[in-house]
Order: sequence, then structure tokens, then C-alpha cells
Amino acid sequence: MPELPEVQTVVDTLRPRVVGRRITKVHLGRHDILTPSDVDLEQVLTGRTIRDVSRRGKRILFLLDNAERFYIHLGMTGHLSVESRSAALAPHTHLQLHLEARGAPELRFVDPRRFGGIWWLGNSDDEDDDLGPEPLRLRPAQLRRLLSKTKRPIKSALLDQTVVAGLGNIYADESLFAAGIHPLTPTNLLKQDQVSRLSRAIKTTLRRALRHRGSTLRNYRDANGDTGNFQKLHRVYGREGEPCRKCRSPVQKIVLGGRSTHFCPSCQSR
DNA sequence: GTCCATGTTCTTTA
DNA sequence: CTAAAGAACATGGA
Repeated sequence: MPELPEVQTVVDTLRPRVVGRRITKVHLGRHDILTPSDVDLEQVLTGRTIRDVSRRGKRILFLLDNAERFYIHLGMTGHLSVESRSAALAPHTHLQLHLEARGAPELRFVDPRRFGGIWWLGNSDDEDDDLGPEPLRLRPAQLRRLLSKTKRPIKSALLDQTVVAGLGNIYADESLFAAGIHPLTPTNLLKQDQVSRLSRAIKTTLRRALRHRGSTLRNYRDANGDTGNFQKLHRVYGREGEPCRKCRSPVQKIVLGGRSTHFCPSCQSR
């Protein structure tokens, strides 16, 4: 469900409802959703106040008042919400954090497919050692350097979180369309001006998606339970056979690295 | 029953 | 050795 625009929207809707609130009770529904799995989450979280919520790549970082931290990754179907403790519990609710506030709210983490999870960091500061730069702060020279190392198709490189952190299947396809680059283009064959265009295209695509609060394809909701609207503005993703919004040629869908990949064969020639 | 899905990681193949 | 392809994870909707 979540790529950078969706994760950022979750963070933005979560922050005003949890920052400054004390955690009074913790319920972890299942242990295999937590890494490391032997952390006593109830012990480390109960009584702490949430000082901040932020995003790094697709990770949602929680900072506590004692400077310890953890992050939640939504995987494909993860969902965070703040609601009343008396509200019906959705199936596959894996974590509940009671918050000290009017209306007796709790933070809930639901994830049917369990590709997401909770990572306890404690005081360590290596939460993003394995992630590439933030795409919204990417400089073209930096992207050129990251891409020069490999021959694989550019679409696959964009999905690699160690190259750029936050793009997923939707925004990789949309960014390549915006840059006019064919998804199968070997990364090391991209010209300098193509990489510059791609760098700009990634930013404009993500900013547009952020303005529209992300894409809801199936079940994505922000922390308030609201859907995104950007799916209506997708130019290629999910539009196989439909006319390209620029040139009217039918949008093509191929499988690349096991992921569906959408592009306009005429606007994104090889 | 089949296929597909916004993600990541491990294994197999070339 | 490396890179790319494929499978796996688990669930639900079309």
C-alpha cells in the first residue's frame, strides 16, 4: 500500500494525534511482527511519551522521550490509525498503544499480509544505514553516481531502496514516464541529461502525489482513515491498454523483475 | 479454483 | 564472482 507519498501522509496525519502523548498500555498481538523478536515491547514502551514521528524512506520512525526509537514499516497492507479504544478491533490488529488523552485513544497497527512490521532500535543510530538518499533531496550528480554502478534496467534500480529510498512500483513507473525513459533502459546507458530529467521527474511526481495525499488503489488509508486521490492522476500505472495521456498510444504493461511495469512505448522509446 | 496485489529478502540461474 | 530472475512470505479481492 505505501510508497513515500502515502507513508508521508500517514506520518503527517499521525503526528498531531500522538506526539506529546504518554503510552499507558501496550498490547502486542503477535511476536513475529517485531524485530528483534525478543524485545519486551511492553516494558520499553509503557510510561514513555512519544516525542516525534517522522519518515525515512518508507519507514515511520517514532522517537520517545528517553531518546529511544522504533520504526514501523507498512509493507504492502499495513495500516496505522488512532481511534477510540472502544472502536471495533479490525482483524489482523498486531499492536495497540493506549495513549493518555481525552477520548481514550489508541494507536493501532493492522497488517493482514504481515509484510510490514515493527523494528525496535533503542538508542542505536543505524536505522537507515541500508537506505539510499531521500528522493526529494536527491541531487542529479548523486543519482548519476548511484546509477553508474549497474547495468540493470532503470526500473529495477529505482525500486532498490539502497539506491533511492521511498519509490515503489507506482512512482517508479510514473517517474519514468515523466522523464520519457523506457523502463528497460540499462542504467549505465542513461545519458547525463536523462539522469537530470529523471531526478527532476522523481521530485515532481512525488510532490504531485503528496499534494493529492497519495494513491489509494485498494485499501490504503491515512491515520485518519481517509483515502488518497492521486490514483486518478496516474499517467501509466494501472492503465494498460488505455490511451497515453500525452500521445494517445495504448499504455503497455510488461513484467520486469517480477513486478508489473507500465509505460508508453511511444513517449518512452528505447 | 485462478490470478493479482502499493514490499522485501532469500535462493536459484545464467 | 556478479547480476538478474524467480520464489517466498500471507491474505484477500476480483
